[in-house]
Amino acid sequence: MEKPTNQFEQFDNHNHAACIETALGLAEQICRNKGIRLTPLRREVLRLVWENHRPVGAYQLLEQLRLGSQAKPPTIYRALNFLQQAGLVHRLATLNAYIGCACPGDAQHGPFLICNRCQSLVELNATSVNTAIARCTEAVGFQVSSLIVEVHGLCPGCQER
Amino acid sequence: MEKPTNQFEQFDNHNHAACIETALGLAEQICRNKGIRLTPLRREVLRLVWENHRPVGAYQLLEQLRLGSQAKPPTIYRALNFLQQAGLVHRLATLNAYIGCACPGDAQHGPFLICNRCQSLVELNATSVNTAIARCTEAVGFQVSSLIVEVHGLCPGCQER
DNA sequence: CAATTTATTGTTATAATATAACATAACATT
DNA sequence: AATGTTATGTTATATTATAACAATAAATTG
Repeated sequence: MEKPTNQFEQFDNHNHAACIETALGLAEQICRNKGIRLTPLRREVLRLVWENHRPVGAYQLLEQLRLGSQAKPPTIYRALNFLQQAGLVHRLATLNAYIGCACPGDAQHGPFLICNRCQSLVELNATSVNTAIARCTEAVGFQVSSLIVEVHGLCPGCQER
Repeated sequence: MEKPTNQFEQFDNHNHAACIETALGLAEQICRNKGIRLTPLRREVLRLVWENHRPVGAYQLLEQLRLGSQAKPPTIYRALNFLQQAGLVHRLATLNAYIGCACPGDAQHGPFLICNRCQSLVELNATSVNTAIARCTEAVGFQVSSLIVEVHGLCPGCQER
């Protein structure tokens, strides 16, 4: 089997079912370690986030969840907030949308590359960017508590067309 | 007169009235050069943005504007969109708020450092960060169209308390 | 200059995103 | 079972933003 040349291709031809299961399994583990509860509802929301596998809005998730329930907005927002705090999903400020975290547990979370055409997203793990930012902020004496880097543009596949 | 040790101090003891006038004058110039119209309404919105001199929401601006008119939301959003496209204000995705651009005309717009305590904001002009991001995106073949970097934390003044 | 087109602003209504506040239920520990 | 805690359900509403169309002002052309 050939190696994918980049993350975007990886995204296109991955085994989706397995990828969801992996993410959920890892989430169980992480929650167990942290002593926090991945309840059925939270787990289901996380599953939906991964099933979409691209940035997805809270109300979209709500509809998907609703197929089997009568959940209302606070339900989904609470679940998403929990998952965010647990480091299992990210909120994308430029999209008002959510995405499963590609590397939960990691200290650093790299730039998000968001394709404006196909809505695919890749989470890079680029220490260099965070380092560059750290240098600037230190220079002016600013104490960082959180950091978001969102890059919009065209993924390799969408540039061709 | 002593040199300020960093941008945040600069922010604290600047001549506010003069700073607003400078920004407006520069805006006039830029619009003239670009052949776009800085109408009285747009100019007034820009003036309010600078008067606040920290990230300010669209509805806050609307209220401030309303003191002399009956403006409704589209009015303010249209003005803000125009000012954004003209490169005169930035929208902060993490705050749903707007701030006057510190260096209109520049090609690059650096990281925004947002103090969670006093809501002050500094726009750095850090080529290094943009360079680091460019390197990462090139590596995966992603074509950048826009870029946002928002850093939250504590400014030097607020760390002391 | 009047006529016409284009750009801007006004107005009404509503969409999209998110949270406050309180009620109920589940769970965990005694 | 009694108690405290965490999680979920429910109602209402806040906040942010835009669509669609009407009226006005400014620029352009004949």
